[in-house]
Amino acid sequence: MQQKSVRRSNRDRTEATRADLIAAARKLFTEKSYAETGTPEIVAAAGVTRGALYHHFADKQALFAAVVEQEAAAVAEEIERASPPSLFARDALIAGSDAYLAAMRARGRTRLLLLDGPAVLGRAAMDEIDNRHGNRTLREGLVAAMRAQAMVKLPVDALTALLAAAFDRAALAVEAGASADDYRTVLMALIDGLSPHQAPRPARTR
Amino acid sequence: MQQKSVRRSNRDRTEATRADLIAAARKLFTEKSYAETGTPEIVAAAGVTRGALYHHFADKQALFAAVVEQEAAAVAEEIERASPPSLFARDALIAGSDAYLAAMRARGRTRLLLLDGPAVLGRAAMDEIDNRHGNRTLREGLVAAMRAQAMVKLPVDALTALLAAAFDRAALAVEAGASADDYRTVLMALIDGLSPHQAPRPARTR
DNA sequence: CTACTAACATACAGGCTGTATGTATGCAAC
DNA sequence: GTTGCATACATACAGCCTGTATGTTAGTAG
Repeated sequence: MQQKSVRRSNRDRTEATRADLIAAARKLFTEKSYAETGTPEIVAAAGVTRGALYHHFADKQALFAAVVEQEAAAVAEEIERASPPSLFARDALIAGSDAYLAAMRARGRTRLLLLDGPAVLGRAAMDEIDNRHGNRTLREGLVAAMRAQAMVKLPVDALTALLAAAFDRAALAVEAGASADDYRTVLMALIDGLSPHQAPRPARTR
Repeated sequence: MQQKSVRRSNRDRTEATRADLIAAARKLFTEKSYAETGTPEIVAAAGVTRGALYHHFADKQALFAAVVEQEAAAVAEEIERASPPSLFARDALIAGSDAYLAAMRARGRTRLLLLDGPAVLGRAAMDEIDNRHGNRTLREGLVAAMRAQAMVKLPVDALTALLAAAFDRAALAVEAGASADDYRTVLMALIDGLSPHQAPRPARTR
């Protein structure tokens, strides 16, 4: 047991306080929403005062960004843990998408990452975060599939973004009670539709 | 010219005031965001007081819902106007998606309908609105394509939702400065990938 | 040991939301 | 038409929240 008011270095204090604030905020932001959660409530849950919060974060939005960042990293880590390294390109994509949908079932994650995140931080900021974490894996999987000729060649960034958007919407729908099987079926169909079985019909450019 | 304080029926007054409030709110919500727009600013722009607002709408969120509803209807109408009635199923889908992307270029529409809308009203409410307007056309187009055997049979609701999600993300990306051509190419590839050229490889259900 | 700085806590100002209350106008019945 | 009620507002108020400014304690460098 450690006695109260142990002597701690400033670095330790900062780290601990920041972690406490992020953890408390994460809990409240996922239970309720960003707008419905006030900073007085957050600091009370973290056991500090608003002074500490505004010392460590520029504003409420910056604290939110830190929470989103951490949660996106957690999702990415769950996916990487679930998807074995070397598979056929298509199987790796499917394993990854299943892992993503599973990870997004954690309570409140969809609202945090898919609803409040884009609205509060903007799509650009969310893209930047996603590309540093979860989307990286997806993008690499797509590049690998194209290189292995298991997928038609397409602009990679756009394809990554659009598939990610479909995954996101699927996660939201499943959480809202839709048939997970239906959505999984369609996701697989969209992915398999990109296989190069036949020469693609000449696309009328205009 | 009509003299001031003309005698108007209550129904006319209500309709005019509601329309003024919605128009003023729409302008501000699209120029800034929902969170950054205060009710004092809205009523000032509409030329009434906050009393009128809270007489006609339950709260700020209800006014926002009315704005979103109207804007979604406007988008749907632009699409229907742009897409000729009888085409081959695939061409109709492409024309519709182009029309959607064009309609979403109106200033502030993406934030209103794709960012703030889901965050403030929730995905369920936005789905309900979308299904009453824009998504109806998409869904019918998909059903027609499947019936004409121009598209593999898939769960229609899930497919509609996921394609709509992809369109939405494309609209956001294009507004953020991404290559519209790239996104259009990928969207077409996703749609064409659903054509039944070959028997689909046996999907391992698990 | 001294001086400076980081890590907080406390106090304050401004703004916003929603509600309660007051007032004038349309409207319906007699 | 006037009496009475409901509708359409305007005004006033209470509570909360955010961000900042200021004060205090604890670490840390010289």
